[in-house]
Amino acid sequence: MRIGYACLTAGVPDTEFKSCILKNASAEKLRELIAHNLKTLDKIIDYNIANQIYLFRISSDLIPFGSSPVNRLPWYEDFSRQFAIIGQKIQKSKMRVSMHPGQYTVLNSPDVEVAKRAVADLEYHDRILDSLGLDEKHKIVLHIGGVYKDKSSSARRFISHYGQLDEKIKKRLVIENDDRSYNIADVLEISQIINAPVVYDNLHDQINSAGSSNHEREWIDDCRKTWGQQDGPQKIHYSQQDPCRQPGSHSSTINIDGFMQFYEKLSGSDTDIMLEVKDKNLSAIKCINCTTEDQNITRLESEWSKYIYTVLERSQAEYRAITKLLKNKKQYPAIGFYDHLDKALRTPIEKGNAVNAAQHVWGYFKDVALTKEKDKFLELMEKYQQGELELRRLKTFLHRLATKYQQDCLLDSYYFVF
DNA sequence: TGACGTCAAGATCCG
DNA sequence: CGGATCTTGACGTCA
Repeated sequence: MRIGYACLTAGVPDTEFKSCILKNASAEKLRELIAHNLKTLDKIIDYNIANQIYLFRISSDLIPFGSSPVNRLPWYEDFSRQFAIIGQKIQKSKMRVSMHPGQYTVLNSPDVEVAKRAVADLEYHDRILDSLGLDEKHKIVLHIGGVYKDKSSSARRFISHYGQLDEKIKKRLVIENDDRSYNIADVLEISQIINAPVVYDNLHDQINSAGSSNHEREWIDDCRKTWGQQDGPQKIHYSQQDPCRQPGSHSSTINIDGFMQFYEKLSGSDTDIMLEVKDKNLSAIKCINCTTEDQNITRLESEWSKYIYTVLERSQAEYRAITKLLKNKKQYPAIGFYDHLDKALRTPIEKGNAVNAAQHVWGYFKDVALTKEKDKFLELMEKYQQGELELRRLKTFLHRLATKYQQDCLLDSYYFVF
């Protein structure tokens, strides 16, 4: 059982990917971006290992225009050493990675050029995993594609195009239900014909259900049967609906109660769970801490040290509740801790609390800050209290100070994330 | 023809 | 001029 997250990090300094627009994609520019992005990936893998996160989706944007004729660089040769080093870290830590071409990679398109580009894109993804030296347990996840007014013939076209793919790509490909066209029953049916494993996505299934009486657990069991020995453990996608946005939008953070209900349904099965959520690694750590057998309170204390100002600026009551909860060092109240945290995160920020938290953060610099920085802080605080300034601006200023005075503890905290 | 989703780049504005 | 904020881009399908 592994729990992981997709592509990007939240609150981890210096782990941004870079890109450029088409017209600026010169060989020099691309080389510079690739070098930067590989360094970023390396740091993210290090971060994952340090945080015991052993499931991760590598961003398709690793190589800008990676499957486009615009990028003719032999990046897999020029950067082979960097790829090898990263790949070794992944293997040594027993991390499992995946890739997921976006909604615009459409293998079953009736437009020959679109389908051709999809094949090129799959080859690009495969080449990254190859360059990392990873076997076929590290999957590429793909949706079936469009319907074009005739689902069954479009499904057949998917099957036909899949059949023409290189054998080595087929070994890595897994297919997933989507939120508008191909539901989980459709995908399982296609899987029966092409023998590709199926990724069950719970939110897609909620929005685009198969209209059968099957329950979630049964779909997951059906999908499990499509995963062979050589494919590695079954993999599923888990996400929660953002209550404020349209159907299908991922929530900002994983609500731990909802996750635990789902997790208990999986009881005992060896299933890898890829979370799709805006706060990325933060929710992965949350879910790992609530399901780990290593129930040591230091895990929660380390989390608390990062969330402390996030909670303080929302709810003093939750702040006190968490402090109390973590007093007894022999217990491991993970779910209770994240319940309070989730509750705090749902609480809108009131000015008084935000000012209080900002003053705590200011405490890191108040002895070293220059007079003009102090004046600036007081001015921004005053303006914020008067409603003349967004909290975001005040935080940006504090973030600049944290960077200047190298307050890593603060920079590693989640105060600037939410 | 624009919405969909996603993110950072690029463009523009502001003090 | 630097920093903040707004707009565009890159992809394909569907209404």
